[in-house]
Amino acid sequence: MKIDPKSSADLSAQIATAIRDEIIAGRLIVDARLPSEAELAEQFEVSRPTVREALKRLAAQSLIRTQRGATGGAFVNRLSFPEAYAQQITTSTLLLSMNDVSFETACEARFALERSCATLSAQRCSADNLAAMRAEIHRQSQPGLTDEAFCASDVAFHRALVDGACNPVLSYQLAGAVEAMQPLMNMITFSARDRARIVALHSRIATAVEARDGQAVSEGLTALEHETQKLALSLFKKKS
Amino acid sequence: MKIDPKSSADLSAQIATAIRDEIIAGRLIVDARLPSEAELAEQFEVSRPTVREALKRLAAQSLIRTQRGATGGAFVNRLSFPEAYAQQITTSTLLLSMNDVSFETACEARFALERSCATLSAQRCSADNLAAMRAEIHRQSQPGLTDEAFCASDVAFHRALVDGACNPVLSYQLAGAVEAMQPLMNMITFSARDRARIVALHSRIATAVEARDGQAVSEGLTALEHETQKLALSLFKKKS
DNA sequence: TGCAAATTTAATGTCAGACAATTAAAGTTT
DNA sequence: AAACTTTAATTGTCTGACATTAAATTTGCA
Repeated sequence: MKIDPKSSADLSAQIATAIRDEIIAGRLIVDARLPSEAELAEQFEVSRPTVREALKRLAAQSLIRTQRGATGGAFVNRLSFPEAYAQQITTSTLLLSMNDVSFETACEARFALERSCATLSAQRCSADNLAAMRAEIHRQSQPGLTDEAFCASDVAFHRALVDGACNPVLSYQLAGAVEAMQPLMNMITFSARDRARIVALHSRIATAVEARDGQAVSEGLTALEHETQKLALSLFKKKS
Repeated sequence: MKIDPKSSADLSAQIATAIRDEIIAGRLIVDARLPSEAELAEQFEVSRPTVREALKRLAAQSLIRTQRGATGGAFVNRLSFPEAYAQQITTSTLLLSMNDVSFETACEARFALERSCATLSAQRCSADNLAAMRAEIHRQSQPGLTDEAFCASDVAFHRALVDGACNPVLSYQLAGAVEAMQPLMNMITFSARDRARIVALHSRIATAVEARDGQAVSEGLTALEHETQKLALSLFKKKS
């Protein structure tokens, strides 16, 4: 594990990369303890603050965790699904908000991805998942719900649908796609009639899942996509 | 922008979170310059090294970039698609390698997601994309290719297919799913006969894309999924 | 005057050394 | 044997300094 003294890059960045590579290559396994900061400083021939900056970089990516005390130190962290979710969601959200991706493009991608679990969800969806979907549908039907709460419930509905596929990898990948859309969706004002239409489509999807009809789930999602695109279009027309 | 002095968390982590929230909320926009390290230190009532650790955390997530010199400083960074790709891929890869996800689950998720762009790719795929797919098919047919090179070409083929959908958001989301499988695929040894079968399926998919037949693309991907699962299964049987 | 070289300046990057806080383990006392 | 105390190792934070970089400014000279 060496760094290039001639490189122009920050020492802390080089050190972080060197350690990261060790982890990715599997030479540093989960729960392995890194040398102490003082030892790393000696190894890389830099000062302790520089080592610390490198370690903070790794901590920011959940690659390591640190513990204080006598037996403390920096340990290779097992990247858990919830942590990966969180990272995935922030990255996706920022990507959309900073790159003026059109609503149309984002929406298309999101529904295309979500349709990918229609078949699996229809096959495997548990009673609990279905109940969660129905519960969200009920919540969405309540009058007097704020637009934000409506959107949040919408996200929860879709996550329940996705989780129904019983594939954690799929759930993880879709978390980014679904959640990253929320800020965009929050820009929309939903009239009572809009909400009714969306709730009806959600019901249709839930029913299709219950009937184990993957094709129908997929069609329901497509209809929902069209409805969403239509809403967004009318909104942007009004604005301009 | 304040931090809680009573919190037990690291000061640098708290500061990083505070600044990150400002960025996500849009109160710090792209290319905005943060106060200098000395000023931040004063604002948060901490020392400069602590501020620096916080900034390094943000830099590790590509949220800011720093520049030296008189007019330098830390600037809010526009998260570009390539940067987001890279983060997405490392996160996905580590998630799979650290959580003993079964090959079956990962493979299922990956193909389910990839099928989501079958229709779009068939509709929109450009001549260039198709040529790229054909070129990879040709490369894969070469005898004497190492397993690793074969896998790399496989990934390139699938990325060309995905890019054919002409939806950068979709490409970004799928990058993680496709690339994260590569380490798992690299564990497989492909016999000449295996390769021939895979190349044949790739050809079938390319032809379906050319014929603008989304349904056929989807079926080709499903066939490829079965073939891959079968290969993996026979491998794991041999090992045990 | 106009341009090129030298200087200044403001910022990040790095270092050294110190002390505080935390935590587990070893030692001590009851 | 159990409860308490001490000790040692490690991360967290601070202070102050110097190095490096790059833009802005000043200076010198034609």
